[in-house]
Amino acid sequence: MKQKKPTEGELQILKILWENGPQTVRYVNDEISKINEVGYTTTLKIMQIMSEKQLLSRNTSSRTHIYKAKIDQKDTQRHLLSSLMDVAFQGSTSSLVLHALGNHSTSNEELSEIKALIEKLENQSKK
Amino acid sequence: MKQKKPTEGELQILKILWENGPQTVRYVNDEISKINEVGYTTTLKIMQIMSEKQLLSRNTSSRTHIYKAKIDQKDTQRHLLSSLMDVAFQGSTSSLVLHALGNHSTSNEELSEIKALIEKLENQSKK
DNA sequence: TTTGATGTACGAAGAATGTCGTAGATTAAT
DNA sequence: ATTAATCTACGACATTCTTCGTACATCAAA
Repeated sequence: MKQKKPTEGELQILKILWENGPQTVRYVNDEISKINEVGYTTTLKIMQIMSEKQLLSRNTSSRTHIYKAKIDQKDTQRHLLSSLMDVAFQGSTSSLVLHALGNHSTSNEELSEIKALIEKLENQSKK
Repeated sequence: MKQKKPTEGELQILKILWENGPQTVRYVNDEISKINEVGYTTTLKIMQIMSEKQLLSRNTSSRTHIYKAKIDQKDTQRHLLSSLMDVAFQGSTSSLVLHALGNHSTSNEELSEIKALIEKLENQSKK
């Protein structure tokens, strides 16, 4: 049951829905348009197609339909991450992680969080 | 001079060229076909277009042209990583790193490597 | 109740990608 | 020297994504 990778535009919509819960086309279009102006019907069309593809579900009980992300954020993140690792990092987790840490600023809290996880993983494998 | 994200197919070709150095279309096509059979002219066409887009350069001094990746692997990795972080991880490095470490098996050597980098980063910020 | 705003549905069209087939040139093999 | 293999160039086509215009329905305001 392998799910195909969402496109850039689809991901943008999914993200808004993940962060804000089920919403109308109007809401999503307004959010998108904060970054780059796009016609209402464009967003509508994409969301309709996403429904067909089972990426979104929608409640049509009222005139204004409410759309909801149908795929899980964590699953999708995992997919995207895997695919990026395969194609760009030779499947090496550490290579990707080192890049991520090296190229972007990370707060000390975040660093300790990561360190904690690493130590946990190390202990697991020691057993 | 923002560089556009290479497509899936383009990345596949870039990857082969990054790993093996400048090569012919024949070589690249053979590599690709190990995974999924594809016609020679298909690969040729894509590589020609990539040359137009300045993703590849080519040496046409002999009949058999030699293609070379023109964009840097690390730059591209950085780009892809940034874009993935934006779209899927709310721009949070640690969120991405935690996902990466959590979902994929990582050897102890790799873990120590990462830990070492973290400690280095922590010391830097202490100053 | 007429008018304007807001919704959905649908069709069309452009751009990008990926796929090949075929033609014509060049090289290698017999 | 003919034939077969190998290349590049080019055009065509299917698909997918994105974009929007237009038509028609519904709701709200005047």
